[in-house]
Amino acid sequence: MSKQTPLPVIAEECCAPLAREPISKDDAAELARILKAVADPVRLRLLSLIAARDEETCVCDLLPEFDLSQPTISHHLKTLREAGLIGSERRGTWVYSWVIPQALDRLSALFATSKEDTGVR
Amino acid sequence: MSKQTPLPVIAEECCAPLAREPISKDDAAELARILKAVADPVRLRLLSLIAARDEETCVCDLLPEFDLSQPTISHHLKTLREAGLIGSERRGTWVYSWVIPQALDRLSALFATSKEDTGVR
DNA sequence: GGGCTAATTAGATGCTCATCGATACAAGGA
DNA sequence: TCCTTGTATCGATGAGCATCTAATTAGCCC
Repeated sequence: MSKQTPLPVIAEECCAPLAREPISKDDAAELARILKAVADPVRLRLLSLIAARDEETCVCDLLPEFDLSQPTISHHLKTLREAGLIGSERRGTWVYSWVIPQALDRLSALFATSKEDTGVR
Repeated sequence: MSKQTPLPVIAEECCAPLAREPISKDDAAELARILKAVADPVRLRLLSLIAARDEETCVCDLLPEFDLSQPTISHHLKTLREAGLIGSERRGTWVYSWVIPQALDRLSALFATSKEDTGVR
C-alpha cells in the first residue's frame, strides 16, 4: 500500500499520568482509542513480537505465529499502525514493521503512580 | 453489596515488558482482559478521578461527573474492579473506591521500553 | 507482458459490549 | 415498621469489532 506509515496517527503528546489529575473528556477519548488497539490478545502478541526484536520485522515472519488468516493479521497491524504504535514500510515484495518507542513510553508514563514518575509535588 | 472487593481479580504478577520478549498466548489473553478495562473513555475518566485523589472516592461523587445513568457507572466500576484495578467497599449507605497502585504500575512496566525498565542486559 | 507471491481491501457474519429503564437490595432515619 | 436514598442486578437493544472468504493491488522475475 502507498500510505502505510503516514496514516492518521494519534498518540502524540497526550497525556499526564492518570493519577496526577483527572483526565479530560477529550484526552480520555483519544487514549481509549489507543488503548483499544492494545486491548486485544492478538495485537498484544503482534506488538510484543515486533518490539522484542532489535530490527524491523517482516510481516511474513509474523503470520506463522498465529492460527489466523492473513487478512486478519493485516487488519490487526493496520489497527496498531493507526494507533501510532507501530510504523511499517513496504520494501519490494515485503512489508516491514517496527515499534514506535515513544508511543509505548507514553502509555507507560500514563499508568505510572510513583511521585517521581507522575511529576507530583 | 457483599463481595465488592473479593471479586475475581487478575492483574497479579503478569508480565514481562512487551519489548523484552514475545509475550505468551496466555499472558496476552490475561493482559488483554485488563487492558480492555481501561480501553474505554468512561472507565479511563473514572480511574483517573479515583486515582487523582489521595483518599478513597465516594461513588456518589463520581456520578455527577458523567452524563450517564447510575447503572451504567456502576457497571463500569464493576469492570474496573474485576480487572483488579480498583477496590471498593460499602460503608453505611455509600460505597467508596480506591485504586490499586500495583495494578497500574504493572501496566506501566508492561509498556516500558528503556533498557533499565525492561530489564534488558 | 505474464505469472507468481505478499499484502490490502471489500463485504458478510456472529459475538461482545456500552447503554438504558425497571427492578431489587442495602442501610439509615422517622 | 415504613420511607428514602444510594447502589447493584436484570433484560433488552443497538453499535462496534474480530474473523472469514473473495477479490484487488503491489512488486518481483522469467
